[in-house]
Amino acid sequence: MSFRPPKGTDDILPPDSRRWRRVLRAFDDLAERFGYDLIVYPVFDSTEIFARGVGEGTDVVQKEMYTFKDRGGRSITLRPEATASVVRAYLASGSQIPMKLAYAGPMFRYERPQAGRRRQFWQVGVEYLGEDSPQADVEVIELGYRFYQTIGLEGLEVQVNSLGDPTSRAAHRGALTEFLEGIRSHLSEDSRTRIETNPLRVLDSKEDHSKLQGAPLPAEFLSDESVEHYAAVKQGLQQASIPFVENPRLVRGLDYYTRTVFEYVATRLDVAQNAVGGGGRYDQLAEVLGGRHVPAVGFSLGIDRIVLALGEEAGLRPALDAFIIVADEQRRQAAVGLVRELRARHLRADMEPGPRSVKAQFKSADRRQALYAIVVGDEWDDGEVTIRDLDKGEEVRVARERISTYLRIGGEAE
RNA sequence: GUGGCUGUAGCUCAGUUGGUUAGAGCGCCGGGUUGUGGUCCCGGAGGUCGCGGGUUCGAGUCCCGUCAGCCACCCCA
Repeated sequence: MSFRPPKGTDDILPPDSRRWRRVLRAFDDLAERFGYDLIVYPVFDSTEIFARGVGEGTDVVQKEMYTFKDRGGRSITLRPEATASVVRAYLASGSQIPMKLAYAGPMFRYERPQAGRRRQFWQVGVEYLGEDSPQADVEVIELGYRFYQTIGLEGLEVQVNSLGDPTSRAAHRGALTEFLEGIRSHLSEDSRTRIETNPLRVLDSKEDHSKLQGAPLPAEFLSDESVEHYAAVKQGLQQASIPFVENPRLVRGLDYYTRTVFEYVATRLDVAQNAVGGGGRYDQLAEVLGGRHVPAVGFSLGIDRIVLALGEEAGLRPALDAFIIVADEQRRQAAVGLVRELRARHLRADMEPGPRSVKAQFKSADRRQALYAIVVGDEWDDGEVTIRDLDKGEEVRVARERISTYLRIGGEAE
């Protein structure tokens, strides 16, 4: 019997999980402030949704999906990404648009695990459905950017590009295919098969990067409307003071993107895992799934990689505000009452549930990483407790009714 | 799917040209007396050296196989 989690999965426990909690909370809070409602939807969905939505030619669909038959003979796939399912859920609901949705949860891709690449990984994201305006693109990109700012991720780069609308994409694809055929014999085997399946992907191949000088880029084929849209997005980003760089070769790996695409790159991580988030506009996806025309834009951010990029030094605050210590068992009920009261006042408080020596209780307080230990003993009869700052080692007597205030202000006003 | 690296205590690792009872740090448990942790001191528990086979008088150390983990390519978050 092995207790290891399955290949490519991780158990996230304290103290790491505290970092996760902080990041997830920050996202939830920010998305809510930007007006995004929560969407909760299945972790698995019909295989067809992903095959059609993400694109038959993509690596994700061709070799990375967890697909199986359920007991009813249906082909089921664990979601490898969010957007296709979210659009499916929206179409199923018949809700009004525009609609702004945020999600968080695990995604699954069957890959060889390595740093920052797991078979189960968490993404948070938003989808702005039913909105065509470049302002929506800007808002989405800004939300992601503010999120990274909020959690204190340093060295973040925002890359943007435009892939154009279906017409210009087709024109570009034709020209690119022709170009690639011309240099076919110089390309890697992977790139060669992609000439037929997904020529766009060859553009950001690391392997053949040097051979692609002069290859036609999406930007050269944009329609007037797409040029205008892209210009408006860039202008909006400037007005929002969001630093960005244009990357004309940025194409993204999922087929549904049109016009704006963007990526958040953590420059402090190795290239292998420095894409910590990405997204774009997907105006045709709803139709591809069999619905009506619903222009939309969204992103998803990789929590595992973000936590990786934050690193150890991103300071975590202590886990508890106060650990209550029962100096003698007669006063246990008073201590229990105090814990209850502090918790009701939104302070993080805890205590030992059974009798233990004062020494052992202090040890627990320390182990639990409490900011303060509060001793409930003889002084309780005088209406006071002893509060010990576990970091500084200093102690003061504080009136019972002033405890929560004292914990909040850290005794500074004393 | 391809390539590289690594498997020794709960964790991180050291183990000399193969040679007696396999070590350290951290962690864990107990103690340094009675209401004080973390720091300091003392003591203790804990390992079929991933697994299987081979070479040898003798293997943690060499060889083969196997399993597992890590990292990279590819791709992506």
